[in-house]
Amino acid sequence: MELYQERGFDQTTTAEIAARAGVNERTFFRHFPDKREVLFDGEADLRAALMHEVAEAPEGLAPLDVLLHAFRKAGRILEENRPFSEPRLAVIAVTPALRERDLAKAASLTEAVAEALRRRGVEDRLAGLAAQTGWAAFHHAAQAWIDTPSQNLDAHLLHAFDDLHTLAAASNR
Amino acid sequence: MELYQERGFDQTTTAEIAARAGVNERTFFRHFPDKREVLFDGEADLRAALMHEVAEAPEGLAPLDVLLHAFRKAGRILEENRPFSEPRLAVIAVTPALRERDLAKAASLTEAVAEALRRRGVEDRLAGLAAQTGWAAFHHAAQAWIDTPSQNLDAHLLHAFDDLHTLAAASNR
DNA sequence: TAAGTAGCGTCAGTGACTGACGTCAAGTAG
DNA sequence: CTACTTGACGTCAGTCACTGACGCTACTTA
Repeated sequence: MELYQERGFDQTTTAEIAARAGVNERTFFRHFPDKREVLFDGEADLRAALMHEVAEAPEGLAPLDVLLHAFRKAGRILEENRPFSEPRLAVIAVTPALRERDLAKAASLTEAVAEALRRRGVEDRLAGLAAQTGWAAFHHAAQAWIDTPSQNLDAHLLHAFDDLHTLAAASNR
Repeated sequence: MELYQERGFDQTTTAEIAARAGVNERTFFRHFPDKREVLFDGEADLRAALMHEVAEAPEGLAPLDVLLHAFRKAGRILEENRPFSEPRLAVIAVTPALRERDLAKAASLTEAVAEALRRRGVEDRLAGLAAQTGWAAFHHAAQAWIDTPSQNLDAHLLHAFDDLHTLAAASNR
């Protein structure tokens, strides 16, 4: 992170990272599959939290409500890690290669969420679409939270899901 | 495409591609910014078509209905190019590096669609969310179209947007 | 006819990643 | 305590994507 902030991601070589960490370059690649992955280490935690919250959501909730519930719960991880999340997102935002990886991670998480919905008995087709739609709202809320930190993530999430209803209600078919 | 299908993307070197095309390796990189981009050449066409259809959709339509309209129109590009789209998608599907790029392109197109919605007067916040939601439905329909070619893309699109309403209507808040 | 200029080949690099091999310290079994 | 395994690391050599610099050639355009 230090180096990525100092020189930017592209101007940082893996040799420099290894040197700063006091190890050999080869060792770096034994810990991370590639240079980008360094910034996506917490993904497993978020994934586990999301899957857990989807599974444990109250019975009888509609798919989107399950997701809102899960995102609100899991969102706490983001809020608590804000001091780390902030510079991390800043670096990702200005580096196309990292944005690509970020999108890939998001897609993977979305698929995991869809699978969790299916395990709750949500119909196959609907689960995938619900996960993607819900993720869009979540992503939207997270972005708004970064841009407008005066409100907490929870409020942004409620707002985004309300917007979802507004959009669907206004549509004719 | 020939080489990517024969050996797979990762096992194909840029030198081989250049040789097969009868040019120098350096020349390859003058035509494409990188090895992946070869498979994403038609993107500009799709983007132009989408933006055009969003702009030209009938007045008074709700955001999601504008998108359904635009996707139905632009979807014809995909249907007409199916002989090329099919192997292309197959290669992308089995190559993580290409999936990443694909997601990045999708995100970029989504942003373009959102911008087109804003130009129609859709409110800023709503435009972004509508674009992402609509894209989720579009993506879903395209996937279903690949998996179940017996129905045409149009039918899949209508179905996906119907599912969107089902999801929203079943949700309580 | 002279002066671009656009497309290409050649060459020499840089940097991300990989495989093979050697080393060394911390167990673990006997 | 000794032999043996095991896991984390260093070293070295190599591949491959990609880049900058330079020079050639054909084709415009003044």
